[in-house]
Amino acid sequence: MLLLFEMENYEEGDLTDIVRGGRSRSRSTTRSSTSNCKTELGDQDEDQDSPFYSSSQDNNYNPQWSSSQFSSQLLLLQDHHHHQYSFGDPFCSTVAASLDLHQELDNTNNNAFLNGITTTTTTTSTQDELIKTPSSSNIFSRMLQISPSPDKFPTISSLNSSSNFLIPNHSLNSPTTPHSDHLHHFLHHNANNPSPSALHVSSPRNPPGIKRRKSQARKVVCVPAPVAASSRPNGEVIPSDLWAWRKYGQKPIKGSPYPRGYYRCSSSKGCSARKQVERSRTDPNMLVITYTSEHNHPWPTQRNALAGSSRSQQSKNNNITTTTSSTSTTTPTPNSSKLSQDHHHKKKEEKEEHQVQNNGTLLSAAAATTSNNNNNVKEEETENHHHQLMMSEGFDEDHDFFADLEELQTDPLTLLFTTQQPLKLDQIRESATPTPTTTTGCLHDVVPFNNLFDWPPPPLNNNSTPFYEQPPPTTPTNRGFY
DNA sequence: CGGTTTTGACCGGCGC
DNA sequence: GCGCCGGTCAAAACCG
Repeated sequence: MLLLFEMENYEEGDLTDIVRGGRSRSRSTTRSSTSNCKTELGDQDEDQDSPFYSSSQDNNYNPQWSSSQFSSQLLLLQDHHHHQYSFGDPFCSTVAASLDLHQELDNTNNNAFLNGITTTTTTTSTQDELIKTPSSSNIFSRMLQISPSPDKFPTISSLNSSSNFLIPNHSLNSPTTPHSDHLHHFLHHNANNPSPSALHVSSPRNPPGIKRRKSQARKVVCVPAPVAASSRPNGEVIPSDLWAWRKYGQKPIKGSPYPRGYYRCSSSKGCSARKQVERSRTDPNMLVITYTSEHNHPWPTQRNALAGSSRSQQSKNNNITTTTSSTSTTTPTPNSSKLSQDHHHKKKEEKEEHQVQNNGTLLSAAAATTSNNNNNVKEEETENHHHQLMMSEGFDEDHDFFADLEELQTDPLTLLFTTQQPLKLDQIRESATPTPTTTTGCLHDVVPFNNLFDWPPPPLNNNSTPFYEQPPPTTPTNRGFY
């Protein structure tokens, strides 16, 4: 599952509580969040304020979509006042684009990722008001399935496990644009599939009188912790999101057994973009990534060979991407740079003793997303590498959310998650209409997010607990690092 | 050499 | 004012 928030109204603090409770807390309450969580979870009324609250209408919840069934899911909550989804990370547009792409691919077919997805009526909220959004106007309302269990992250129906992701290279702060035609198609295509199920999505609140420590907008992304294919001493694996990140700190967080890593953008000097990565304390299978500030530069056309988190995140699929490079550009694709990183990482892995068993899912997942020529790559068998779907707060303005889709047709950096449906790539390409200067040249060439979910496994056992799986210190100190 | 990660130290905000 | 806590700094080590 991949959850995405924008946290404009949020103070820093317990991301888990944000996710679960959907309400901001004062610092003091954050400190006691661990105990508060359980109490709130038992309170239906309060849970209704949660962005993950599911109404009783979720009776249509399909157990086959339980969280355990999804490799990656995404929830995006959009601050009504800041219709900016890029936020320096590609997740929103990625998923949005994937929807578009799927529509493109399966417009006339029984779209696998649409089939079986219970359409929902999304309820969004602004502050204390809940605003019913007609399902017909909300693309996500048709594609989301939230687990009725308030105790866990919502379960959101994923796209099919090998979703293609078209990643429009929306420029930062780009103005929103109307629906793309693709989106219109998609909406129209699904307009005749009403569903009684409902999804309540409420924004994180900033209760009156509670100060925000920082006015920075934040976007929180929750992604499933993948099976570890790497084994750094601490097992740290950070999702690749095209941006180059440099880790500048790690801190144990009180109340959380998992440390929080601090990253800043290293793509450009002076870029204030930051992100924090930590494991969800309530669901160790989830990683919570908080993006803070925005990139003040375009998407990096080239990542340093050792860029940012790449050391830890790169690996495992370096023998796969070669099939995807049918064209060459002067600018290495993110994927190409990852090759060396993978090599680096692999070598490093070989040195390390506590090598975590790679169950092969990462490889296959990477292959599935990397090589469109390898369409014979089996669809991810494990749950961790299915792809995500998202829901958005503020879906009443979902056209903003999908504004990036419009850019697909003009953005030279349009990127693609390769697919298991390579036969339709031409069709995709046509729809994407890359510009002559596109670095992708061919959509086959760029698989920027092939490692997006290429993460270590959840702490199935505490014995092999790298990084986020690190068991909590007996007495965490604010200065201690693992 | 230029990039990264690691990690102890430092700093500021907040609550008591 | 003090202590706690989260966020950041920066030196050292590492890597290709």
